[in-house]
Amino acid sequence: LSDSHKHKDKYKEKEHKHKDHRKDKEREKSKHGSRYGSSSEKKHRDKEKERMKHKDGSTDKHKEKKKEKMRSLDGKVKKEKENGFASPQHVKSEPEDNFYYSPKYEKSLKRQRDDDDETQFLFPFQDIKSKKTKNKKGEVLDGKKKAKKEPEEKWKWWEEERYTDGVKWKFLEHKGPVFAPPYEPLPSHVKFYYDGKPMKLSLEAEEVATFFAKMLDHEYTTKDIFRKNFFKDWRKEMTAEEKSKITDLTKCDFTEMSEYFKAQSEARKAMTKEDKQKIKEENERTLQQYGFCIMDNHRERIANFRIEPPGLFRGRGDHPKMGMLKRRIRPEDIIVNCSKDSKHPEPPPGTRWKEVRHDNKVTWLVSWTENIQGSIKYIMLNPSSRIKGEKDWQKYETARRLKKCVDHIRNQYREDWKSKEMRIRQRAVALYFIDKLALRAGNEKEEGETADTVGCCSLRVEHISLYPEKDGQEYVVEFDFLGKDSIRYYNKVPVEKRVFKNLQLFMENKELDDDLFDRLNTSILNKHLQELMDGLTAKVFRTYNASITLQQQLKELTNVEENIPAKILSYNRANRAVAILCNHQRAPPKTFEKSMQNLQSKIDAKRDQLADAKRELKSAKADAKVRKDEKSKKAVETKKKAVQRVEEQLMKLEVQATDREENKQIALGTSKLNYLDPRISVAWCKKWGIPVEKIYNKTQREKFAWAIDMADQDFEF
DNA sequence: AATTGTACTTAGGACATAATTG
DNA sequence: CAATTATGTCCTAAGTACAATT
Repeated sequence: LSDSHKHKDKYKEKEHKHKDHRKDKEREKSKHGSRYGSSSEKKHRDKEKERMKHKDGSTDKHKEKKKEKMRSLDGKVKKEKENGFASPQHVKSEPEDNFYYSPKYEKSLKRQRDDDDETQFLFPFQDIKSKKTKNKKGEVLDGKKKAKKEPEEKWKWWEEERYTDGVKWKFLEHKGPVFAPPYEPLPSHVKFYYDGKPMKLSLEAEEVATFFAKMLDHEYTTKDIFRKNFFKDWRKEMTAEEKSKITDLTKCDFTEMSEYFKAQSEARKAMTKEDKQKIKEENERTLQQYGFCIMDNHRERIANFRIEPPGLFRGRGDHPKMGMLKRRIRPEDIIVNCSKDSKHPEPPPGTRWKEVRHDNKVTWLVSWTENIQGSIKYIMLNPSSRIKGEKDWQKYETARRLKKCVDHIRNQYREDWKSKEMRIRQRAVALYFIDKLALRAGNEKEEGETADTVGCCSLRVEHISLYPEKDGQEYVVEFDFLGKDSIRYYNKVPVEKRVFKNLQLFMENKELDDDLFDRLNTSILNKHLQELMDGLTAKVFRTYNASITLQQQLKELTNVEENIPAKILSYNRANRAVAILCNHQRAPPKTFEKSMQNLQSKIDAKRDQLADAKRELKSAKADAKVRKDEKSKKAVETKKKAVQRVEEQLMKLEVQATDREENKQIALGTSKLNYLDPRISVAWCKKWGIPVEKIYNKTQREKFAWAIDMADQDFEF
């Protein structure tokens, strides 16, 4: 842990040196700008290693079958009828009654499911043992009976059949996105100054100026790239006149605007209860209206139904595009996706959509192209939705299948370390890292378009150091690189001799900024993995290792004797082990030191209190010994209880303190939400009688409803 | 095989809200 | 009850993966 502290700033400097060097080189290389720079170039270097290489013909062509086919082999639910929706595809009721649920349709679904007794909970793709399915059914049916009017009745999508043919839905209706509110011009007394003189800006230029003004307090408005990008884009919004006048950003004075916005946000905070309530209600109305869609007879929550407002782009880390103007999205930019036979969303009066399409092979409702990277953004459903939940469940099932063959795969890559083909050795070493260290795959990235970050396959020579011996350990590899979101990965790991020797070989005659694995990329790696197991990709290892670590840590750490808070601490520790494995970091909270001190003084106070209580107990005992009457005996009992109570409180505080200290820069949320099979946690809760609310908050319980309903205490990942 | 395009998951931080404390 | 602190939600960037195209 102590090694993996964030030293972002310190590190950046170091990175910088290499990077500039690298940039120059790359610029030279890829004049004809391809997406990833030129990857063929890197191949020429290892002529010496040509002796290692041999023929290239080992790609198993016969394995090229479509996944669907493979799946239907072991999947048992292949005889299914679509999704089981024999009924009309959409709910006819009008949206304003908020009643999209139709018990009638449910019944027919249930029936169908019941026919398919043995397999109802199986993924068609894989062979899960479904032992715990039976007992559930009774409850389910009971629930339905009394459901009648209740549209809020929880729909257990996980008890239904799934689409298998790439179809994501049969019916989809929604109201379209909510656009960002239009720009509100500044009141005339709020002025912008250029070169000390007030200057009235055009609406367009003013809006962009306010974006900058709002960020004035941020450190990055002082950064060169940020300022440069901003100024360039700002000038594009200016009138010819403004453009000729405003030529130097340092002469721009936004402070009045900035003050104005600060005052505004103060005013917002100081609003009366009633006004706040009004706003809340208004929000709730928009949520009800735009925050849901109907997908296949069910009303489902949309994740991000608001279009991203315009502003200045701030990427993470050292992003070359920071400060650029993220433009306002208009209806004309929007592609709407919905059923042909649904009530199509209306564009705002006087506008039109870019396109309305009916593609049920995708899950998104709305999309648009963003102007910074030119990538597509989507509006999709909430994690609690069927469409996300199924996928999530499936993800964990894939990881569980990996569990069954991981030994074989490990043996295989260990063998491959000895291969006479360089590309195979590289593949094997990379896979070893991905498996052992839970590294990300590491796709190629567009040079100069994004921050310089890497994953396993894109590691460069500069990112590792080899130590034949270090701190009493042999063959130590030191990793030091920026990963996703420019989070630093720093780790020293002893590796097996063969791995070490291979790394030395891979690094021979290379520059610092050359790829470590020059004969490997994610697509090669994944193709290989696909051959080892259906559905296997690099990221499955992260899921697998995270989940198996949680399960194993929980086993190890949970102490039968301990009370609930202590058990929860154990859970958090297990969770933390995973977060450390996956390198899920966070910036230490700004108030961390202070709040830690506060907690410590509370603990001290509690200690004093405990001492007092003990003293009182002692004297009460003495008293009782002398007097021997009922009253004094009772007093002893009360004192005893008091001591116990205070002891418990102290314990709780201490637990809290350790927990917090250990969590200083570790973020538990990401692994909990994305990597840990929720059934492990649910099973653990059930086993130890811990309310699941202690582990998952409301949102999380909604997302993991399937697991909470499905897993019993014997669940094994 | 390289390149480009698309869809979807994973990620940390800002901000809002709720809970706790003095 | 106000102030502080913890927790939860929102936001959207940044990854992975794979399909389509050249």
